[in-house]
Amino acid sequence: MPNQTVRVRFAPSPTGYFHLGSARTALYDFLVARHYNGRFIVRIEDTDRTRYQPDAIPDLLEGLRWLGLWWDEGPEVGGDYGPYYQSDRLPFYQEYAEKLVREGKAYRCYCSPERLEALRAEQRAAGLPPGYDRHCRYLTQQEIAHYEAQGIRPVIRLAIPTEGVTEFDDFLRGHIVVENSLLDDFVLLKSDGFPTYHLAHVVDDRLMEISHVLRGDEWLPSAPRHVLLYRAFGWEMPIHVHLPVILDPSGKGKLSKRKKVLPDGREQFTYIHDFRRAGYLPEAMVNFLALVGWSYDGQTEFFSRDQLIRCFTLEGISKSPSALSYEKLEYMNAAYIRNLGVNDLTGRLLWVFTQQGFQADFDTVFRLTPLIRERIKTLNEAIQWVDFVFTDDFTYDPALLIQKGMDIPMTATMLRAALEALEPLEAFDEPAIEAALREMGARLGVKTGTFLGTLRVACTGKQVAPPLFGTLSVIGKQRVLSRLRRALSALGGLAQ
RNA sequence: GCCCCCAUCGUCUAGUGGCCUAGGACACAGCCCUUUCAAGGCUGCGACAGGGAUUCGAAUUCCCUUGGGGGCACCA
Repeated sequence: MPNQTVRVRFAPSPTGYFHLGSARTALYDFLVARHYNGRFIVRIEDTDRTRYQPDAIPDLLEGLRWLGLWWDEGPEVGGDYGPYYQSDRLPFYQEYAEKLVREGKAYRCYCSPERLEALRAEQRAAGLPPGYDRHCRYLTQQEIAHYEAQGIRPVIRLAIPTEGVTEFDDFLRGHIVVENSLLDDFVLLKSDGFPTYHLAHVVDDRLMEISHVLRGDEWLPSAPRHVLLYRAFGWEMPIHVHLPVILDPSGKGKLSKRKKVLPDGREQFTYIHDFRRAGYLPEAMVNFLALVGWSYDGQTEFFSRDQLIRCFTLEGISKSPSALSYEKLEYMNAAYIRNLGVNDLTGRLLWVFTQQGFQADFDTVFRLTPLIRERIKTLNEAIQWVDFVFTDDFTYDPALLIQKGMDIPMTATMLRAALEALEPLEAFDEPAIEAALREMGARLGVKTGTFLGTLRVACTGKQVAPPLFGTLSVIGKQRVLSRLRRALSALGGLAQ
């Protein structure tokens, strides 16, 4: 390590929105940095101008902030190792690439994309591994002059050893050895003057004094190239940790970036902002994500962010890829919702209701919160549970009023009985409602479930709703009475 | 095609040679509680991919097979 301080960077490329897989990497970066009392750095790797997507960056930063992964250095906060956008660091890459050319460790390549394409096609056809044939590695001065005269803008390639092996250590996977003959002279600097990932990240990790590199497993095969690059520069390599990929819930293949629609009609999200909009809690997301590829003791699974910082170690990261379990996420989100204080949950629910265009006020939601807290897996589900509180304009099939074993006359009797029981109530609170209704139910001689079932449909329009007594109290006496009358007349309509 | 990585219940995992008749969690099933639905409690179902080798003893070490994943760009 170049120094004693742990410095970890999250280095996303703004080619798409903030993805679940990136979020996991960012979380681990964050946790490593915080656990070892180091620095968490965000660096934007925007060296691909063709795939660049401007709104990816705000999406990313918002996502990080939402998850509570605050960074010490990077966009918007600056730092001593800036700039933190690679597009602002072009001179560095050019300088270092030139240095290697001067030292004979890299060379200019004038091959056209067409030639390279044809070469690859040939190699594939011949069953050979595709790779650059080093055509320009041994050019004479005349040939170079000839190409230059044509005005061709060259790329710069690293001249790698054609024999021997390259070896390195991955923190999780141990010692890895690769034949150099399998590697090719890869591009460091593109013809537009922008660096490739290989050059840019090596230079930046060095200049920013990064101590640990956490990145996806898909980088493992190109790690030897990076080793060779570090060696060409004469630099020591940071500790590398190649994280297991996150698999699709089916366990087949990488988590796709496209939204998938599950058989039950729900969407399978992959972007962080989708989870946010769907009413997932950031603390649940963090907890869940931490466990995708990491475990503490195999027993404990609820961790606050601070506990994660305390417990997280690189040793706990697993080597094998893991399939995403949306059920587990929902379970965990529900658990976090249940553990929220009523005030806290109320605030979050109020936001959701308001967002969805409901005329909700804190007081009403506050009374609703305990009634639905144990029933919702996401904040947004609250809407389906209690929408009838905020509007009288809902419809239902009057046939639902008639409970199992009941008929129209009996149902009408129950509705009238409820009116009779509730009308005289002074305080329309839960205990009063419960007492009145239970007494009336007993007097009618019907089962409580049957009686309340009819009232539930009448007052909420649903067969499944939060506990009735509390719900009625929130709806309010006058509205309850009018809903009961409305049910009665709907029942009358059924009779004809 | 070539290269790399991985391999315990359906899924996420604990396990680092004897404590394992393999532990926990999600999901699933049953029961209890109960005004519906949840939540909660209890119980159940359920795995060391296969074959060799090392060892007194292997889920744990080594090899092979198989399976899965990833990579082979002037993309990251």
